[in-house]
Amino acid sequence: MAKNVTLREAWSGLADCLNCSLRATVLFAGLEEKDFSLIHDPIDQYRLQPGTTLYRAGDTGEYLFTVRVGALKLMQYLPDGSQRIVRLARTTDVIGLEALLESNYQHDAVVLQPTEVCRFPARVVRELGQQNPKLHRELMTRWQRALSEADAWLTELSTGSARQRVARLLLRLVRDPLNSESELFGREDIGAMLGITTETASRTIADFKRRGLLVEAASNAFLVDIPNLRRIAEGS
Amino acid sequence: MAKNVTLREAWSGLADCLNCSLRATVLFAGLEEKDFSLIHDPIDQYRLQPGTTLYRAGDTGEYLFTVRVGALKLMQYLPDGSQRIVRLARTTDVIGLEALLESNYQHDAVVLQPTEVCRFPARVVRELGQQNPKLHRELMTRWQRALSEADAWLTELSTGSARQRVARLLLRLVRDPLNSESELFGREDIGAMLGITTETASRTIADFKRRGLLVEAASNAFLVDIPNLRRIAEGS
DNA sequence: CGAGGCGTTGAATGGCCTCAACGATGGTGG
DNA sequence: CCACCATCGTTGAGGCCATTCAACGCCTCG
Repeated sequence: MAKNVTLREAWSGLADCLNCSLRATVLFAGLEEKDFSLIHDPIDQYRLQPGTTLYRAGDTGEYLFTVRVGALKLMQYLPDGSQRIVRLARTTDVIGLEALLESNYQHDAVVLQPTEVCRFPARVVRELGQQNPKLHRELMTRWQRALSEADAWLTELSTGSARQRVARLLLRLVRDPLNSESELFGREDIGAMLGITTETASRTIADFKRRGLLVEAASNAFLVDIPNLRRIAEGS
Repeated sequence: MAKNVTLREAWSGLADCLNCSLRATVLFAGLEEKDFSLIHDPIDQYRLQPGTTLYRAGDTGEYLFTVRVGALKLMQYLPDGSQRIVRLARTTDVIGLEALLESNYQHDAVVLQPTEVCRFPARVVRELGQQNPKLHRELMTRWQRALSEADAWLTELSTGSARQRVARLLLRLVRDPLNSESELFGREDIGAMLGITTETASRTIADFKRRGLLVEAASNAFLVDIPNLRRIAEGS
């Protein structure tokens, strides 16, 4: 794949971690000015278009990534070729943690929406993590968060009827409960997240729209009827 | 629950980590003699019977556990009461890692087979981990392993037909490919692992037995026809 | 010996999948 | 600029597989 070429074209500058707008919520939250002076390798930023593959399962993991804006899917394959989306990464999420262990990447990471990421050499994070307890702790927290997410995908998104799963996914995608807007993805991706077919995903969403549980604000952006969807998610 | 009473009765002695028979493959693999002298809190060992609950989701996590022998299930609940087994823990696995973050336990941990565990105070592991790079790394590896397991449960055990899932579970439970023996669990647990009903689990296993893919060696212990089950697991 | 738990099996229902067709959309090239 | 084509969401019909509800035998244990 022309991954390197793509990445080179997607380059959008060197990161300025000290003045990062996400600083408070991001991997390097606990670092101080003197710590940053220890970073000699460059930290690059990239702007990625939907469809771009950031890395592939099996690639040598030399970098971690923080998602600044946008969304990526982490996918895994079965021997028979079928695929399953195992997790989503959105703003402030870190992906590629396995690179810290000199392990290969475990998933394909594919961009779903226009996305910006920061790229950290694993070596840098590894070294800083051993010296700085706050970063060390932050890393463990990140790992635990990924694990909780994985568990939730199993219990919430792979259990129950298709209706329930779709409802739970929609609720899960709502970021701001106030305007309750939810950015949707392609029906095929939704199917791959929930373990159902594209058609069933489409049918269910179309049905929700007809019932007024979803109101299309823009293309694939919906206003979500939270209480009623929650009822569906739990009961039946 | 009478958890504390149960645990007190299950106490089987103080652990002798230095001479642990699992030392090479276990959490403290990287520690040296001088490190152990830093451990002042006691590390207890317990013998647990099937059905025992080691800890519950929401409990304050003050301990990590290493499984010496046996098996436990980690389960999570949905608001509607249905439950799902999210992972298994078997020999040399560590559970309760979330205690390192002063987090509550995320699952119920329930014993499936006669089991022995070592119990580590989270504070001890936390302190040692900050000083000892090898333990630090071992912890990250454990976290990553748990994450890989979680992903595998999603892609392998929650995707495809019931036949495929059961076949994949059986293959996954085989420890020694040579005698290919596989310890099975109650049908209800199998259903909760695979996201299928008890009846479907029972029907599928009974069918495998009739076809000679499984031969019952002892009660719920089976000899497994690996190549043919693998064919089912992949194809159809 | 009776009770309860567990694995198994049957019959019927229904939900999801499969295969297929069609309209809308957006990008491309003439 | 517009015709063309590929992609995507939607919908329909039919069939299959898993669920549901029920019954039964076996085993353990009190």
